[in-house]
Amino acid sequence: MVRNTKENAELTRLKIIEAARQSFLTRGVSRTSMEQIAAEAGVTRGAIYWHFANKKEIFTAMREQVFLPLIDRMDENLQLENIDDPLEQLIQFLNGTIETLNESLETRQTYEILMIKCEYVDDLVEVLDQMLDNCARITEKIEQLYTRAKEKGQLRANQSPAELAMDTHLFFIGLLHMWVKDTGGCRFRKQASELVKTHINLHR
Amino acid sequence: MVRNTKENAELTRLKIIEAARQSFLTRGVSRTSMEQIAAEAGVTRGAIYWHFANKKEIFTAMREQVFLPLIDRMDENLQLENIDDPLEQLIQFLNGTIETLNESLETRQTYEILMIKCEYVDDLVEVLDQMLDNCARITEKIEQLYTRAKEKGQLRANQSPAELAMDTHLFFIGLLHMWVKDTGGCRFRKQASELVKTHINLHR
DNA sequence: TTATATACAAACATTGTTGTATGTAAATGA
DNA sequence: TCATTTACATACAACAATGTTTGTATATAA
Repeated sequence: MVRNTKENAELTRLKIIEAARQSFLTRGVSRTSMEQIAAEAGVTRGAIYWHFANKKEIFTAMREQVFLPLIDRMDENLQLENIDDPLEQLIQFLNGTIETLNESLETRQTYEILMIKCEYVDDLVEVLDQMLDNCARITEKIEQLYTRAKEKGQLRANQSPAELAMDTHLFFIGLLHMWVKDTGGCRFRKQASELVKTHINLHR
Repeated sequence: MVRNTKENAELTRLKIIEAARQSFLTRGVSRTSMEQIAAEAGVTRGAIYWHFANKKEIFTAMREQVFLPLIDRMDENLQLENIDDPLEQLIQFLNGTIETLNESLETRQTYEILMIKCEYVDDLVEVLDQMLDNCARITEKIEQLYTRAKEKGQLRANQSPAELAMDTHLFFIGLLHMWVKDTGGCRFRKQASELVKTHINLHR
């Protein structure tokens, strides 16, 4: 059969994205050819070029599949109303990300691709910019939580929320990087949430 | 002239490495071809294949040019004898790295390539492993410094040197990543050394 | 002084990759 | 029911890139 139904077409689209993710993971983004993605997805390049204009569009689709829900989650999770324990909320937010990484294979793979299987050149530099923007927003949210915590007297006297937020944010970036690179799973993946708690407790 | 003297040959070798660094930076490691490196260096591919077997060997040479001296510096800088202010020593070590990044163009470019212009697949995964090993060694060194600091009563009571070291290490990884990605130079590069001081002071 | 190794340049062969163009059978809409 | 999209598969053309081979002028060593 040459023509699929609309739903089947959507399924092949998803298959292509998943195949791309797998291929990106094992061969890196720029080394994977459309042909390899097609083979992994069990289709021909024709199918791919039907759904996507080029590799970057697949890349973007893969990224959005993971990050659009994640951004939503962040906005939900860091609502500032009705927070009675801001530091606990912060811990839960950070560990929520770790949890998502643990539970969702595609999130895990996508993070790994974005971090160590991808070269940010040409049209992909804008992806980096987006990630930096996102980072800035997260830092803001964290700062708001620390401000709340300070109001509630949860922090030591001389700590400024802005400085704490930056410190926590950088810590978390480092943690995510080590988590992802620790593919063996021994050093960081197991103790990640403990490290988060320890970090926050250092600020109390 | 077809044959150069030994010294000139070494110069072209260095020119090739530098050309590779430039090309890696603008096009990413896997997207740069030998031809492009050759053009940038003002030689032909013949010269490159004379000095290096393939692209990975150039990559390794580029990396060693920066990291071998850096590892030496680390071993010097973190000698444990005769340290009377461990935390200050730690600040100086971390800021020393930032300083090197600020001062040395090739270090800066190499870091950028390793972090966001390189895909760690196939033969390059071993590079990642080496970097992780290096990370582990740095964490150890930091822990030793914190142990000293604890002995000297510079830390708050309930802090374990191991936890502090991990926290500082992750913070620093995050900082380096943001420093490198902040190519505009506004957000992180300017205040990096301040952030280091703030971080360490949080632990006093 | 001469033979040889060196430091490349130039040419070759092969293979991979991309985008596009064309073909086509089935789904969908009128 | 029939025309028209749709969702691909197949074929084509053009180019890039790699590693290797061959050629060669010149250092260098003996």
